[in-house]
Amino acid sequence: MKAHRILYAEDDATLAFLTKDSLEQQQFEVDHFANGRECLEAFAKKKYDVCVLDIMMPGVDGFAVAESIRKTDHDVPIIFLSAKTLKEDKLKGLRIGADDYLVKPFSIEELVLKIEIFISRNKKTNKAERKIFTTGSFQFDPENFIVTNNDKKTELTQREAALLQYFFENKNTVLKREQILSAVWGQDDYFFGRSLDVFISKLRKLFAADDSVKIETLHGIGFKLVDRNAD
Amino acid sequence: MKAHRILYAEDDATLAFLTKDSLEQQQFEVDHFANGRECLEAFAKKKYDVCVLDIMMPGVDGFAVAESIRKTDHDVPIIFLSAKTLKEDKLKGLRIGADDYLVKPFSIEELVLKIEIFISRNKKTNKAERKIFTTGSFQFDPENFIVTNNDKKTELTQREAALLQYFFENKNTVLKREQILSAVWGQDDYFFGRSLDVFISKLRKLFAADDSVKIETLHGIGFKLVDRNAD
DNA sequence: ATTATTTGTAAAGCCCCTTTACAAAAAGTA
DNA sequence: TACTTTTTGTAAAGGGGCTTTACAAATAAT
Repeated sequence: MKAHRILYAEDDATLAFLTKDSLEQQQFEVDHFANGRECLEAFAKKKYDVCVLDIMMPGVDGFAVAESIRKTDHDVPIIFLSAKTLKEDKLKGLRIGADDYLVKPFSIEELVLKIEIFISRNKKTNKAERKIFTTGSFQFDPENFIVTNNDKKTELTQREAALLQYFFENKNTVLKREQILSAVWGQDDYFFGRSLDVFISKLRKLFAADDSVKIETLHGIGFKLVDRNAD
Repeated sequence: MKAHRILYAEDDATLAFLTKDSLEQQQFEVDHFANGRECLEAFAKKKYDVCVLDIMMPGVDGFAVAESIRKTDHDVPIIFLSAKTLKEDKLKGLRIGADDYLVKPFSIEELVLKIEIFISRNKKTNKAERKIFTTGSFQFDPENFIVTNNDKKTELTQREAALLQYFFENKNTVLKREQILSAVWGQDDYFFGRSLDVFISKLRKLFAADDSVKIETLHGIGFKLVDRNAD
């Protein structure tokens, strides 16, 4: 199996050397850069599995690198490294920008652990189980509850995703209300029925952007997901 | 394997005959009674796996039977059967009193399905996987998120249960904050740390009823679940 | 002794699902 | 056809559970 590639930005030479070395012992392939600019150049040329970015760097700092990376790649996991002195408000910033982060000083084990979590997560995503449903201009990733339409990502909630998945699995097929309810809600009664209607309404808003796809109502019976340019 | 016993209350003789017959064909052992009183007498003598109760019965009705059953048995699954004419407000009543319910006319398949759901659920509960943690006067069922203390049941939320389970699995052992956070929250930072403190506070309220059990704080380190009369 | 950090805990905030409320559409009935 | 009932659409309210905040109290550090 091919080694996983890690992009590592860190301006402290000593720490960088140690970390890089440790990661390589774990069979990772590490490209280290001491500043943000070089980092971005490298990222443009190669595909990395995980990015590990120190926040405090002269010139282009970690935040900026991350921001820039995200413009071209919405998925690479980014792990921030930051100095310990940060207080709550700063931590908050970290939390929103990164997939995960570590506060220095960190142990190599911690870092390796986090990297491995992301890699194994992606393995799943890249291999067999990756089921992506497509219809019209929409793509739906039921594992991650994400619908993409022309680069516009929408995160779904659990129930929205479960319902949508059920529709995709039965595209262009009439689904009776009872059927949907027992499949998605596990129970079928008047109240869950109303809940279903609410969710139908939500999914319709989602599909409003493309009129070749829609959920049709069969009054008194159920619903049907229709893709005009069917597969 | 022994047949599962069903207590069936139904005053309509024809329907009762049909239903009983169908259930017996599914290898269930069915005791049918045409009124609530007999039903309760039977319940007092035998152990049943599932109760199927018609609501509308002369004398003691289904609701009353259920109520009475619940006084001695907190766990038997109860399925209500009710006439179709019910409107929302009535359904509401059903929902709260029963584990599940069916609106007449129902198909036998539906009933069988529901019965089987409960039986298989209980199978799990009765067999191997049933792990019940005990400490002091408390019992904790991590499958069902329930803590029992002298017949007083407390339902826990997911996180409460996950945290409590982690404590039980490591009783009388010091658990470091980071350790708990990565085990129960999957991530460890300042904010989740505060969340942990809030949950510790909740669990302590739970244990307030028995002072031989408590969660101790190791300042700057973590927590420990202590059972004075340890196992 | 004084200051900083960590912990306890009630309360606020937020997210998601359910439930309500009411309008609109469709079906049933006379 | 006119009127009533049922079903559906959808915004908004409600409620539960987890996180976050806020502030007091306890503990540790200087």
